[in-house]
Amino acid sequence: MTASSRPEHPRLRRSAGDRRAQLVQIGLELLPTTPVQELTIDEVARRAGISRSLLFHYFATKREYYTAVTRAAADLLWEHLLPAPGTPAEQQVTGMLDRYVGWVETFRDSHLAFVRGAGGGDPWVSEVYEETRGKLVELTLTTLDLPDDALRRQLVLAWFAFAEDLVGQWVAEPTMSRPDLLALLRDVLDRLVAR
Amino acid sequence: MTASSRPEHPRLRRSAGDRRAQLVQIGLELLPTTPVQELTIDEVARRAGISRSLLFHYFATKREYYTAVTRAAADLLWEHLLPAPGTPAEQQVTGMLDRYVGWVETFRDSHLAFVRGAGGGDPWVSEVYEETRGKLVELTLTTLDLPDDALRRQLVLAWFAFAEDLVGQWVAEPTMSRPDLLALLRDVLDRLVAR
DNA sequence: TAGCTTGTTGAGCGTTGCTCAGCAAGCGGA
DNA sequence: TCCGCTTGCTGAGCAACGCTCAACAAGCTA
Repeated sequence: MTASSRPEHPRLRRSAGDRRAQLVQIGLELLPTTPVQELTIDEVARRAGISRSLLFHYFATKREYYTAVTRAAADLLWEHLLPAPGTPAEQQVTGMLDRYVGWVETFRDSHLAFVRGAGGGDPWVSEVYEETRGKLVELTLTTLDLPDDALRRQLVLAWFAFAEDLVGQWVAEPTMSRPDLLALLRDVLDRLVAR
Repeated sequence: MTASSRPEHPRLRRSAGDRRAQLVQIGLELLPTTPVQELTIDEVARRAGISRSLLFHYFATKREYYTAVTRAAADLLWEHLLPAPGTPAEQQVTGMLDRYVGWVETFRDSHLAFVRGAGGGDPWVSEVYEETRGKLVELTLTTLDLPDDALRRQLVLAWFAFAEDLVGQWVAEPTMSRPDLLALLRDVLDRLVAR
């Protein structure tokens, strides 16, 4: 129970921005336990202490709502992975990998739900996901100081799928040390793009 | 409109086995246009020319129904990929890869919906998917005459994710020749498991 | 205080997953 | 030929859900 879920006795009137932010925030809190598309308007509204109707005032459809939640989650991931300015180029990719593994460790189910559920039929959600993946590929190629040609883009994109899967397996059952995992991923990436 | 969707004038009574098979078949026909979980009982029943209630007689819940459909789809894929008996060991993996690409080319959206939608929150569906992937990994390792140790299993599993993603990209935008794609996938696999 | 903007609600509609009591098709036995 | 049993099958109907709409009311400004 967070503050956002307590039904205030006197009806509280919020600014549009606040309300939107609150609703998205509730969606984020629910993500770990519920696949995005299965969020129910009733549940979210109940937690926000508002009527269903109000949610539809801010998000025209349920899809519009959970797309906003998905985008918020993607933004959090992106900000978490971005190298701190001033990091030596050599450490940037390793650092990102490290933080990515940490992210998956921390959020496990909710991250897997995001990654996989992304492609799960819903074009709106998968668009957000692909957009983030695209940005990450671009960042990776830039950081590695490699030309951004079509083939390399494809390879790095597919390597992300490889990495997501391997990290997913590792989190479920850590059969090697964490540094080994990072080194393995880095090694595969280097060999892929070095050709 | 297939024969199965024509509403017969006199009420037709089928055996339990026939009816089940028909319903699963209708699900398979709908897969290309609809993500499994979004199949509606109404639509399926309408196409079968039966009442909704009857579908619930054969499948206790909607989930049970689309899990059966998913399993049928997985079985089709598995049978399609299996090397013909008598194929020289050397060609088996390449042949499977070739047929896999062909499969994705043919079914495009429905396959992607299956692969990705698999993890999409639904444990029942993703179980079917993981089971199939596991069988494929085992088959691959056996065919390549490699020991089936934990690390190699993980790598080949992750390589499948890599391959799925790359093939998905290639089908959407074929930027290289088909043989080049096959050679690339095979090359990456060989290097991964050779260590 | 009046009036305007806009955050907010409740009643209600259509669809969908699911239940249940009971009908009826086809077979076997007398 | 009729009876009776099994079992494939239906229709009415409930609850949950997404979504709409007319109207209320909080809080600002004149």
